Amino acid sequence: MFNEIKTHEITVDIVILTIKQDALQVLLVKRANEPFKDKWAIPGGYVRMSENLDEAAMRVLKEKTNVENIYLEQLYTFGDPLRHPVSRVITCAYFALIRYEDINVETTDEVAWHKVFDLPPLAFDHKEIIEYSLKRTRERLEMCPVAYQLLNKKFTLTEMQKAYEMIMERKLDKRNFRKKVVTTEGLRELNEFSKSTSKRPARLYTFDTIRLNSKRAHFIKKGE
Amino acid sequence: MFNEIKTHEITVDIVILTIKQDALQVLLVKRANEPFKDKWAIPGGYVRMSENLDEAAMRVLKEKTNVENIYLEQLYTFGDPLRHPVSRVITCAYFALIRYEDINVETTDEVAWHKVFDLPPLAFDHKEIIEYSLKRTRERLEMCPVAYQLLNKKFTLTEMQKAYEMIMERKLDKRNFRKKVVTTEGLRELNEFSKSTSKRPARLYTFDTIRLNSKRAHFIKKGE
DNA sequence: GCAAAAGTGTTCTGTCTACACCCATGT
DNA sequence: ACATGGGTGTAGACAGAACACTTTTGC
Repeated sequence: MFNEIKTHEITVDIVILTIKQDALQVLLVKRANEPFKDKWAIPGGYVRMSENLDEAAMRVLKEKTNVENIYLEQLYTFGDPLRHPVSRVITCAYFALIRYEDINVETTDEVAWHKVFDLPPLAFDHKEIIEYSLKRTRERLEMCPVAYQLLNKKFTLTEMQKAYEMIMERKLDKRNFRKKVVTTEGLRELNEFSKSTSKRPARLYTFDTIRLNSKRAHFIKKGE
Repeated sequence: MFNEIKTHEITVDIVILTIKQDALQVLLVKRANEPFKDKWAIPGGYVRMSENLDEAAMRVLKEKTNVENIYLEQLYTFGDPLRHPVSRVITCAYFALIRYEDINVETTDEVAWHKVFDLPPLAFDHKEIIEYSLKRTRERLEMCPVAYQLLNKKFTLTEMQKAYEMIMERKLDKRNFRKKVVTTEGLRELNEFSKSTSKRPARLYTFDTIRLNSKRAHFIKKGE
């Protein structure tokens, strides 16, 4: 570096979640340089002087996935002096829920999706960050139907229930789930049906009013 | 400064809340220097290279209030490039709930408590930070009885109800509140009574199991 | 015709809400 | 004796949980 002043560096790191192949997956990039060369990490980058943290996170997200206008939320700021073995890097972590069909990212040996419940060894404290993003996603799901951000624009209720079950890590009752879900404002029943998948076609639904954080629309109970 | 490298600086700022004179109050310090000279601000300081963010927040808290071991939680990180008019300062905000009788802070013209619903003009984005801390405190209160952190070690149920009403900004029903509260694990009824205040003495209670974030002990309902 | 997933209601239980009067004390 | 805040119970509404069978299609 340029001089002897010890300074903090600040980055944003983004946990990008999607549902792919019936599994909750996270986008990881393989590090090209030390430290943690060849280890997988969540995408991130330095915060530029001219942008705020949200803008930095959106820029990184767009660079990695070509996706804009999705659910992106500041998660937590991680600042342990030892989290980076060389310099002092404080990272402001974000998480994003993305529809797989919207993503325009070429996966290679260096950029790939990984199942969140079957992760390779990760660089830095990124495992902790991903775990925390799952916890937060569960909390959000208890309050509002963010799960539709992960599903295709048209989806069946069974697909939605599976998304809930993956994130909440527990089985839900089909009848109770459907009863609750159909009262959610924004959910619209279509006159279309899934085709050729397995046996009986399932009705498709969509969300049109995209109002997040609606206090009303919580439909997974808190308890145990 | 020393050179021309433009770097981010990182600080922690702490919203320190207590109940004093039957009002929710926040500790503010008057700025001695530009920018915002003579404006009130929440206490804060630079993060040292050797400490993590929680440690930095605890250190600042101890410097200002001589209090340790209390409810301290990372709130949000504010990083707008224009939040500081001179340099680029990103701040990781924390909030603390403190028993007034535990605080050992000398209030002066430069360090004083202010009612959170009657604040003077504040430096930087500190008004926004305080408002966000109130929102978060309300969310915490819906989940667990953190309010006891604000009350004296021995308190009456009426005092506790008043604390809830101040934070939630709405009236609660006395009978329903007491019914709920007495089922909270950790709350213990004492054989002592408040003295000389007004008329009939009220029974005192205390909290002994200090388990925060207990999923069970939420006792303010979410709705409307 | 059968395998596989879609779809559908009722009952029970616990929790939240609304609401009004008597009690113990100080003055 | 009265004013002040302390203390108590019940009934109705609502939401979550448990639970099993019929329908539609592909093969």
